Amino acid sequence: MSEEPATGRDRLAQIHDLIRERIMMLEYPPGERLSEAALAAEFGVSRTPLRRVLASLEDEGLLRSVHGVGTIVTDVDLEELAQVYRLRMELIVLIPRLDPLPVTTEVISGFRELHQRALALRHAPAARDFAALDRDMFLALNALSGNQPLRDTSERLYFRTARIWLQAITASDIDLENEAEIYCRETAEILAAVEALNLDALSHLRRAHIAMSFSRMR
Amino acid sequence: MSEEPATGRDRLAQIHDLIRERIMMLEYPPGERLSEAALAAEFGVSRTPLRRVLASLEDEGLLRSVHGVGTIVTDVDLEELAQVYRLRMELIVLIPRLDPLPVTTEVISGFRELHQRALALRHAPAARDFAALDRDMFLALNALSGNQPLRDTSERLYFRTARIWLQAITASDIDLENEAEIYCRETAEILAAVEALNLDALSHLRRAHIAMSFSRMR
DNA sequence: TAGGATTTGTGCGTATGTATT
DNA sequence: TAATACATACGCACAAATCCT
Repeated sequence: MSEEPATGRDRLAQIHDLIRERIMMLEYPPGERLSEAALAAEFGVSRTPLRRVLASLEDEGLLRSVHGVGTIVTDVDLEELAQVYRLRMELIVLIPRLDPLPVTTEVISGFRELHQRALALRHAPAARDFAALDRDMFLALNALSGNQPLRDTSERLYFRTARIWLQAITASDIDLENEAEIYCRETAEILAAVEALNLDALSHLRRAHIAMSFSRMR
Repeated sequence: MSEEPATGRDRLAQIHDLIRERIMMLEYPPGERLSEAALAAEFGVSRTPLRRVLASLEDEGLLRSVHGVGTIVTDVDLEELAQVYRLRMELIVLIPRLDPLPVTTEVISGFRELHQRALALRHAPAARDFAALDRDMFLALNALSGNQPLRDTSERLYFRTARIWLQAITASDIDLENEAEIYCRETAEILAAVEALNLDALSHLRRAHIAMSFSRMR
């Protein structure tokens, strides 16, 4: 009975996360023009509260509202992408140093599950599943720090550029099966680090993986 | 003739920065209830665009709108303050490592001017001038990196907690004259590092100064 | 070039929630 | 406890800007 209270503030937060998910999953690709009226109708709210959500997404750099034109999903140029990646690589290694949380058995089993998903993905590669897996991997790693500003910042940066990676995959600039193979090795390494309770190694592994991913993406 | 075009988007950005400044300078202290109608009247806009500004400030953690109560300036508890400071200290040292910008003679003279202001402050200590100086010092250091996400993140975090420092000063938990004395020494050190074109030393100096400032504030 | 269609931005009246008397 | 005052949240109508025919 935890579903559907969703009144007022919570409801708007759900809409925010849902639209963000659609942007990340390229359901709304860069350049797409969203309609305030259509979205408002879909979610059963008026334009006013919906615009509150779009304003947040605009502040996060995912949308750009232009008077008389529409609400457009932003694109990310290579330089901006590089800057975000460089910063994210530095923030990753802060996780074990800033208010690290205890690694419980639940945490470990969570990473074991992520690795299983990676193995399954290797046998049935799909770009969207890949993106969802990487997002959940990010969230799992991000949850290892108790530093709220760090978590908020990392999340903001992740969703700022995650769709570009999926876009590169989809555009076949990158070989999907090869990427899945690589990702399996990476999740295996990360799982080993978690099981060894070595967060420092874990964060540096992830940092290296992000760097390599960016290299292949260029 | 660069003033007062200020139509539409720019005007709202100005209002945003102005309200943020008032919050930081304790003109709107934590707990203060702002009136949408009063602010809208002051800036000559309707409540609707003003609420767009307040929404951004709420997303930045400076305000909290409560239905039926008002728009309240947030307070910052000690744990949140500590988390923000710990993260800021790590971001500072990234400035010379992530897309550092060339240190021009204009940059150096800018820091020289900041040091002069610190000297003047020592002879006429005033809490508000102190806060303004520290803000400009932050902005000057932040401008040394060309990494836009880093700059945006650092700015967000700075304004999240800057008012608490001023609040501690004003509440006489801290000796203002002593702080001014300390700040002069710090700006002298920072100026020397800038003149030596040593950004790495500069960032670690600032990091140490922030750490010490937090220690005295507790 | 001009005009109509469509979109976001704005203004305002009302609904809803909270606190106080 | 009830009523009053006052705040934000919401919905709608219109203004302003842009694009396309």
